Amino acid sequence: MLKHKEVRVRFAPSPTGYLHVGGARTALFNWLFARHHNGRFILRIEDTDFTRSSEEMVEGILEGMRWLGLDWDEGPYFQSQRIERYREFADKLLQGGSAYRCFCRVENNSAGGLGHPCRSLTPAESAARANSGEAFAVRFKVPGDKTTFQDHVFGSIEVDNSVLEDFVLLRSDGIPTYHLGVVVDDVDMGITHVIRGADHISNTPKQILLYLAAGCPTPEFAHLPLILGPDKQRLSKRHGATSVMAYAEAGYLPDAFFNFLALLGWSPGDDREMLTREELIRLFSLEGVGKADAVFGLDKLDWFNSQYLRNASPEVLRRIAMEELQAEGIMPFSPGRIDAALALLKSRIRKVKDFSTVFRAFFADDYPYDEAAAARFLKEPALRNLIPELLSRYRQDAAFALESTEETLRRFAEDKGVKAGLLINALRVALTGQGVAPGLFEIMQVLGREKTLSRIERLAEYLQDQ
RNA sequence: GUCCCCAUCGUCUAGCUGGCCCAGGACACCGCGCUUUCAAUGCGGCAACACGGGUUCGAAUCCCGUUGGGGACGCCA
Repeated sequence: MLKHKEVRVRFAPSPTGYLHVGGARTALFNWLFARHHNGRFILRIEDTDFTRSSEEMVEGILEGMRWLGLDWDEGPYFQSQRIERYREFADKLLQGGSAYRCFCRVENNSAGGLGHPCRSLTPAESAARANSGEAFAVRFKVPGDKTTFQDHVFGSIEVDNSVLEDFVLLRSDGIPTYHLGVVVDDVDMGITHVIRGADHISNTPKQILLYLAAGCPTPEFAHLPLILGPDKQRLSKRHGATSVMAYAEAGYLPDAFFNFLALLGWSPGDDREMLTREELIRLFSLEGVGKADAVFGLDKLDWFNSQYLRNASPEVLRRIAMEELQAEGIMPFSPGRIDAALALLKSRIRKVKDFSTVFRAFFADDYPYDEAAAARFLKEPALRNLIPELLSRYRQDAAFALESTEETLRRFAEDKGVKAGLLINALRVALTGQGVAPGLFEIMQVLGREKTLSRIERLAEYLQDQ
């Protein structure tokens, strides 16, 4: 129905906290919708609650959006800079008779509803009291009827206006409330589709009433089901990381997080899950949004992350790994060797954070033997004599090629009548400190002859001390 | 308390214009294969239409109720 008109959507967070998962999902869906329709994605900061808003939070929100790659076409606009405009709007409503002054004290504003005492003040009395300097708030005069609207996700929603009560538009300090702010801004900014969390469903009738009273066309509405924690309760700090930047720090890739988030509450309609941004943009539609709240589960996010990590280009992977290693104070002794190590470790990594633990032995000599690994693979008494012998055989292998290192070990095992696995597992602990690692002989290649030999030597010494 | 909304495997979901569904995919989990540990990978398995009434030849799909869950009721957003 709005084919000829440019689609304009907005993400309007209030800077009273960091960008959390729910907010990020809302921003993401708005972004996808805008990109899909070649429309505009506008960022607006709803900072009319001066006591709880902060510049730091604004920066945090922008940081989160940049991390996710959600670029905006306009803004950020700040409501705090448009106060005059809201007053003007409220004043117009006041003049037109669809709002009235309320002189109640903030503390006892109990009487809401159609029966609010100030509603029956005569225009003359109201104006006189205002002129005498008495403080007042502006309340909207909710008409007695029903308000119905079509939601793109939830369908038809109807409420009896009597449950709405005469809500405040302008506080007695002249600052607009949320309802006034959003409507005025959405009108002024030409917003065509309001896509936001389902927690705003019950606010929508109030806002529609405002559009009507002001004679402005209403935008389309689409409410997104909420994201819940594993306990099905609203996602909160109790559930651990709730800020998207916490996920960035925990080692998730923005693309993986993006893909995962897009599928929370939306589905392309078929079985596809691994989707690029381009595909997501092409496929996205409000029809694919579900109504039921979704639980934010880490298992699948981890899986997505491992997929993206595995599919990342060598350049990207190297950059990510280098950053992580440096952050952990591990300096690769041979940067060129990192690609070889990455090739071996790729499939074993789920989060960027894993790089430092799994990579450590590849680039640092100061690693301990994992206790469990030692208990499992180094307890065989025969190893004490076997390892030094094996070491001397390896010393004779000058080429130290992938095939020869394996052949040397297997032949030695055969000569001694022991299983190759016994030696392989022991050497794995020696070379990596871990009981879990890539194939032993591949590791030897990455480490090189010198490192390998000295580490086997270290194992021999360790076994002597046992 | 009042109002609004939601309800398919443990989780994300497909299905939603009724028969192709004794319900499909993915994650997780459990087996088996491979094997030098762990991954990866291949194969297989476990597992859901909340409940009760209708409507219909036939319902996960439509209607009503119950239960459960969520949201909103601020001079917060």
